[in-house]
Amino acid sequence: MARRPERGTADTASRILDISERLVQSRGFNGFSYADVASELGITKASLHYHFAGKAELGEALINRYATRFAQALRAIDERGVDAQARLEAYAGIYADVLRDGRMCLCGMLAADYETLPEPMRDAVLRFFDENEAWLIGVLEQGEDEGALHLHGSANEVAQAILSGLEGALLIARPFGDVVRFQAAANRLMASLGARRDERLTAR
Amino acid sequence: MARRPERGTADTASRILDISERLVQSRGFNGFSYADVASELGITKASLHYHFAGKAELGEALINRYATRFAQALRAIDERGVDAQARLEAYAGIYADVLRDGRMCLCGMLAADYETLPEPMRDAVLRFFDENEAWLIGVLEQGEDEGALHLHGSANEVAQAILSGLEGALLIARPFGDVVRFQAAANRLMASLGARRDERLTAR
DNA sequence: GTCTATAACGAGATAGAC
DNA sequence: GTCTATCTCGTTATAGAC
Repeated sequence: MARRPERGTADTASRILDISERLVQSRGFNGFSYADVASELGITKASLHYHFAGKAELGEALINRYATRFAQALRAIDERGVDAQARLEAYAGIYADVLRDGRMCLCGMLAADYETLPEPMRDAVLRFFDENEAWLIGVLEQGEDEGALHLHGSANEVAQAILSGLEGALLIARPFGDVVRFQAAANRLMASLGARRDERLTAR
Repeated sequence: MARRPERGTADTASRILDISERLVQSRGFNGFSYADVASELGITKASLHYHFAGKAELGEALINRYATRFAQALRAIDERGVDAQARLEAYAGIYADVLRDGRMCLCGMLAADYETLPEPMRDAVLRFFDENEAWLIGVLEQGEDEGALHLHGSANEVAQAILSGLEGALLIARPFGDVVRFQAAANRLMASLGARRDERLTAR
């Protein structure tokens, strides 16, 4: 076992994940290499294999950490105790933050690379989307119960539309380097729920 | 100049484009190689370079042919003389056909790969999206003029939301191998325009 | 944990014969 | 137009010393 890293630092495995994550989110899984990570971290390629046996295992670890952190962010939204509309706005805000960093959603990017991924990575990507939709369905049903939202379709359908709408908005807005474009699409998406506060989301 | 290919056949350059197009749409620009194309076509890698100097030139040709065909498909929709709502449904139908083939939109895929693309390919990808939005804006404005559509925002914003919504629906539905999922998202997208015939689109 | 060294392969690309 | 042969480089991965 590695000992606990010092305050303000991160152990090598974490730093490998940090660098790889950014590279995958901006260049795709087939657009980065161990050499890229090694040179940026200042160690050799061979040393990377000590921490992650191969690119497939590194990829799995990337998705798992990303999904765990995403789930934490969703729990943090829940704990604010705000209404359904505010939760959905906060959800869209996570995506906006990713775009401001010049990145695609990790699993949105891997969805594009899906056919080239090893099986364990594929499974993890689908699980990520399923978990996101499950959370969204919960929020949407809560909103309907409270009378804050008036959905045009089933909560399941609306959840899928929100997820794919936000992923698509990231996908298209990023090449244009245009956060405003993303915000406009996100706004329309939220407005289309039949929600009350159509005008709330604005580009920061 | 090559002579005209016989009926039912295609010249080598076209067949290279056909194979490459399918590979890029399913595996991404960094997920296919000259070797893949050569072996499928039954010629050597070296011969490919006679038709396309390099991967960058092949990529440019791919986007240009795709954009030209897409524009033809849009003109074909226009020439049917149907109303705005039917045009939008036909537009979504193009995307559905791509998904049924197990593919992503060529330029949606290249949007994910954007950061790794040579400059001419980047420009061509952005142009494709701009042209799509321009067509959508025209249809939306026509629909408003005729009273068939009641947009919640500007035609420009709605066009961007439709484009990114459909691209995102493709991106997410494809790994699940789920055309129904795409149709549900496309339906909701069209319904959110404030259009009249919310219930029209169905999975084929 | 990190290194050097190297294996083993695949990538894009070129020269020149046919 | 297509071939063989070759080049150069990048990629993932392993062996074994420190």
